[in-house]
Amino acid sequence: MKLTELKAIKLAELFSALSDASRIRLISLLMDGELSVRALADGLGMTESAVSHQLRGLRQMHLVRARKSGRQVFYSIDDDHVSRLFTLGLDHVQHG
Amino acid sequence: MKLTELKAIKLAELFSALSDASRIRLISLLMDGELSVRALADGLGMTESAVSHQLRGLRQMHLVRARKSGRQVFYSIDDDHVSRLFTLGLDHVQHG
DNA sequence: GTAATATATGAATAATTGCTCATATATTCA
DNA sequence: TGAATATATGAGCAATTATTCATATATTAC
Repeated sequence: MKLTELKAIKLAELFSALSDASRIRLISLLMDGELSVRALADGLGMTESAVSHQLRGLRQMHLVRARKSGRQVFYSIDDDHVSRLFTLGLDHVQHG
Repeated sequence: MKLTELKAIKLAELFSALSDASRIRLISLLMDGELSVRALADGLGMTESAVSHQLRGLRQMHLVRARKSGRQVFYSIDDDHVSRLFTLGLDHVQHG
């Protein structure tokens, strides 16, 4: 099942999006439902700027989606694959 | 479901192990069964050194396991979590 | 209109990482 | 024992990346 270089790159990019502790913690917060940038920043003790930079990458990989309401932007997990990847990975870390 | 920093780091490390196209391609070859370092290197057009370096990281994260036979070392997918992560990710890349 | 708030973004810097090259270890065969 | 083969590893370099700081855009309130 040898992947083409292109598909390998795409898949690696997906996992790269999950390969940083800050982004993992952002996603862990979003597992419970949507949150604003400020709520995420407060929840993790990060600056809004750092959070916003990271959310951008997650958005581009379709791991989270943004919903704008007034001057706030609420982020949530984009689709079911994401939460499944997350919990499957967590599973491996905790038991495996 | 806010993760502790430690668990977030562990989970990020797991995904980091999958965050490179060369490693993804190594794993894609191993999805069909065990292979020697040379077979992997030949299969991907990489040097044995580069492959060996990458396999080390995969081994440390328990994504692959090594079986020594004579002077060869055969690598295979370590456990089921790994193949599930791989195919789930591939799924997300191909459809999602 | 101006001020204040929420988020986004560009540039710069520090840290991480994947590869190459050279060398080391381990195993088989003569 | 010595040569050949298979794999592993350390150092060094080039490329990537996460954060900070400063600034920009967008929305609401006055």
